Amino acid sequence: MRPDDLAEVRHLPLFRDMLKANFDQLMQGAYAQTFPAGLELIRQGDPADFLHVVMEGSVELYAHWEGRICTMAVVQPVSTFILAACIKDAPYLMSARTLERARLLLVPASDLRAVFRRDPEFAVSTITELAGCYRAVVRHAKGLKLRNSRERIAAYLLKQSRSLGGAARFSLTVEKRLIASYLGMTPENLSRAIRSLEEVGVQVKGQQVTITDMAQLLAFVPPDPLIDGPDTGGATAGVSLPQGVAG
Amino acid sequence: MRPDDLAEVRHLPLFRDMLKANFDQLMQGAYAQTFPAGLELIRQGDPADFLHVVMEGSVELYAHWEGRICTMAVVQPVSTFILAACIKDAPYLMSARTLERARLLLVPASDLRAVFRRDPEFAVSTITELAGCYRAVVRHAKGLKLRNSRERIAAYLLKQSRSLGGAARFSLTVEKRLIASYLGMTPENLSRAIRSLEEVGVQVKGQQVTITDMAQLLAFVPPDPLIDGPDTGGATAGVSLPQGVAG
DNA sequence: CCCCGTCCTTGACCAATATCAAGCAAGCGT
DNA sequence: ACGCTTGCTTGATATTGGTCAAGGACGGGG
Repeated sequence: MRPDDLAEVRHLPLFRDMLKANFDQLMQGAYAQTFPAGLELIRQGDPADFLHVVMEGSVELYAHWEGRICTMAVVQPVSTFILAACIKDAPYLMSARTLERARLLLVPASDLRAVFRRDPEFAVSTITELAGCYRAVVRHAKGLKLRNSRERIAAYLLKQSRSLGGAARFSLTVEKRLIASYLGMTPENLSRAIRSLEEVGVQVKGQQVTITDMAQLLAFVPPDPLIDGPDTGGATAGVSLPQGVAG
Repeated sequence: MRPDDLAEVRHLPLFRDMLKANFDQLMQGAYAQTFPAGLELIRQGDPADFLHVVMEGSVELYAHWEGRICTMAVVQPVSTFILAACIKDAPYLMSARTLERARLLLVPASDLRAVFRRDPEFAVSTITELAGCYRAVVRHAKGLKLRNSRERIAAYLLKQSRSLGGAARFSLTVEKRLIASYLGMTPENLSRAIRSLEEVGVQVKGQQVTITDMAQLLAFVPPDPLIDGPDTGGATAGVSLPQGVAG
């Protein structure tokens, strides 16, 4: 494993406050590995052996049932995923696959469980991280139940814009089919709904998003911090999509 | 506060392993109170001042946005709710109201945060509880995205039946409108969908549910432990509906 | 440069779900 | 017991979202 990987991991909210000795021990049992694009890293239902940390690339978390599939989140560097399954020593609830070539750090779940029992600082970090994850999924569920698909898309675009400081032009960072699945609709529906949003102040051409009338868009989906975030002190890994890039 | 209340709280997974001294201190700052039916205990967005423990009665957790409302969970004795908001010292994501006359124990969030920083056992319990809550919401979200309304209802009824050891006859414990809202549909849709489920092996008359053909019902919605639970060692407060009663 | 695969879009159609409105039934207080 | 409220059901209709099928755009590899 590269030395600067360790530094990056060490700076994650989850690991930054623990004792150095414990961190070192945790990392001793861990190993880094690079995976090609499109590889299934985790299959839902498998026992949770490793906490995963994305160092480079991106990973999709998705769920399936009876042949249907839906995206639950896209995880980008540097953050962790499937912490809860590791802690409970329970089967993964979601599958994971690389969206592109990705380098991951795998930390044995058993080490993890052992360490937070004797490092109070790490326990507190874990608590904070989990509480953040919980709140992020609750927000996601609220969005699904309280908004229709046009509203979910509009809110998603507004969230992207806001994460870039209110930019009126930006690019989508993930494929539309993935956004559609994350927002709980079909790609066809996403496509048509995006078109129909032109009349409330937003145009999408390919990856390019242009908010032509911010006030109108805001009136169409009044953003709500209790749904759209952000949360205070924000690890939300596991249930959101990456932010856009300006331009 | 009644002495036997303390004993019951002490037996909750969240509190059972902590040091007695810390438990006592936590309870010293806490107070019990009885509320009438239909009272709003918490309004979403308010600062999280107290961890709530339901001692008697039942409490609905719900969310709202732009005049729409949806039920997120019904909490029954003895369990806690809104733990995550208290931990993060962040605004509540959900509102709460009593469904019937209820007695609650209110534990100051600041005491909570202080205690798990110095009681490792309590920290571990908190971690386990939160991980359970997180997984419960993830399951809920999976159900919403992967199943249509008929399937969600059938799965809900099967879950009730299974929680009673596979009973073929049982009663619904909460109002249908509440079930509908929890499952993400209108009461009208629930009503019609229930009727249509007769052809796959389940009859509902008022509160009475009769599974007339378990095999057919199971074939219609193959239960999935990764959606329908149960999880190992199961605190799931905050995101489910209560179990039924046989008969 | 062109072919090919992948993703996105579009159209036509259909299914699922919501809405509106009315009627019904059970529970409660007077 | 009566009337009232509340929740449930049903019907008619509108809207939303899904499905199927085809065509178009874009990008990577030969």
